[in-house]
Amino acid sequence: MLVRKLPEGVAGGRILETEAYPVGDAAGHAYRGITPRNQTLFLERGHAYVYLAYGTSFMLNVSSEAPGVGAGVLIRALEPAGGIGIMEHRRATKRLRDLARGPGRLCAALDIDRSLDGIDLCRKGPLWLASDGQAMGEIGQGKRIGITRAAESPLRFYLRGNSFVSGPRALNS
DNA sequence: TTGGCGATTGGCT
DNA sequence: GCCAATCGCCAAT
Repeated sequence: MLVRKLPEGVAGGRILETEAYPVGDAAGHAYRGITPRNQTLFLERGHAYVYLAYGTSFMLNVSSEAPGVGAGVLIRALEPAGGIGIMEHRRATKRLRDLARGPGRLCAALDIDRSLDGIDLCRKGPLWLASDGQAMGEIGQGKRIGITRAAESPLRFYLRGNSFVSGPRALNS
């Protein structure tokens, strides 16, 4: 689960889809070394790396290696579980399926931006990771979406058949 | 200092 | 399905 504390209350959902950007991955932002923009990707595993893509959408990653080693996991979709009214308001839609389906949409729904860059996601705070204790079901694996370099690597993971997973329907079976 | 280009989205055809 | 919006990053000048 990804959980967000906002002035209006708590909102969040189950993480259904991720992409890995491991060490040495040409598509990863850490590939060319540490810079002011990507430095939080080099924090101890479990910290947030947030950046703005295409000038329009924020993306949330979880750092995934030891301190000084740059790598992370992109959170691509949530199944809304709580604070749905809050997310509807921030996304300006009432379509449950569209609230947090996609990396930019889930950041908009939970008001995630660069102010959260670098926070520890393993501690309760403005944004953190939790578990609802439920089993996840069958995990599918395939190519990552929307990249050009290292595009063939099967580093996208998703809950099979779930309608809140992003991308074409053919990619969630 | 500048130009090209993204780990996307939403609106329109 | 196509495409513009929008801006920070970074490589090259």
